[in-house]
Amino acid sequence: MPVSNLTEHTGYWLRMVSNAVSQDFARKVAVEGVTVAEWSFMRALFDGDGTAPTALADQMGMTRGAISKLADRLVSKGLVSRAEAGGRGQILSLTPTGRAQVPALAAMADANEAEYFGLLTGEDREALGRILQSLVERRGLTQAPVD
Amino acid sequence: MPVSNLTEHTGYWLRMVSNAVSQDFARKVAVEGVTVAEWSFMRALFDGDGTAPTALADQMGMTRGAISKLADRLVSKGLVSRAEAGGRGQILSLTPTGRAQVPALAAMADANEAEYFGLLTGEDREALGRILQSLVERRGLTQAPVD
DNA sequence: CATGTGTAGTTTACTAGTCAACATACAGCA
DNA sequence: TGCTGTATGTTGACTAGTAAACTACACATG
Repeated sequence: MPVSNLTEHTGYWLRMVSNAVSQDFARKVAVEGVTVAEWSFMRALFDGDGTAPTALADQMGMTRGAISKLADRLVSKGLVSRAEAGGRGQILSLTPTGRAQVPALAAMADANEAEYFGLLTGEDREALGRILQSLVERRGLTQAPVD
Repeated sequence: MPVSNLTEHTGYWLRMVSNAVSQDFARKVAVEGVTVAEWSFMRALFDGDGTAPTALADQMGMTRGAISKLADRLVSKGLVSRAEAGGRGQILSLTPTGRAQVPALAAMADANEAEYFGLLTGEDREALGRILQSLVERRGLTQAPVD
């Protein structure tokens, strides 16, 4: 049975670039004292303030357990608040402090994006986006990436 | 300060696809009782049998500590063997059993590749590979992806 | 010869997830 | 009215990595 060379796989290059982009970004946000998962969580609340933990878990592709702990951390940092919502339900929102931190983090995301994809010609960047989005659509992917 | 939309970032789509590809692959190899890191480790030894742990760590972009533990696991599964190489040095190799398992795992990698990138036209697949490799080159990336 | 230094692999403490068991609170319904 | 089912969030045991301290050895040098 023949063993194919890893570097013949598009997936190999995809992962290589993806990991580099993401590790660089993690290093950047760490300066602000935030992890990528925390940023992702905050970014989701920035648009959809007042979201239930379970909904967030679906959106972020994490377990409810993970969200529960992530929320604990963010609450204890004073960036997120929990409010009761009848029964066991709860509603998560950004605190003013948390909300105020989002733009700086978003700027870091923009910078990271530019650092990598700014190297491409407009044409290549457009093609890359188009091809990736077509894969997302055809495979029916729904989980927003976290890490 | 404006907060850009995440989905405007190429990195968002890149990560989304990359995560899906990799999680699918992890599920596949789990059937063979192997993790992706273990597969990666075995695949590296398949070509470069008799590699030192530190060299492997560099190649895989993991710490020496991680390699040490990964090797422990693989040795206890009987897939990898350690040999002394003067001083504290050691040499890692696949056992016959380990080597014999590689083709089946490689076939899974091929299948996963096909499941995603086989959806693209030849032209798009070629473009995707070319663009990703140009990013790897321009950013000087060297770490083979693991997870 | 003795000793200091560099390098290799291991270990320990920690982090951030998963999974599965759990407790709780409501909703529908006999 | 009270019972049962279902969904929600939390917890504990576990996994797989990192970072950094530690250990063991080889070798150069005074």
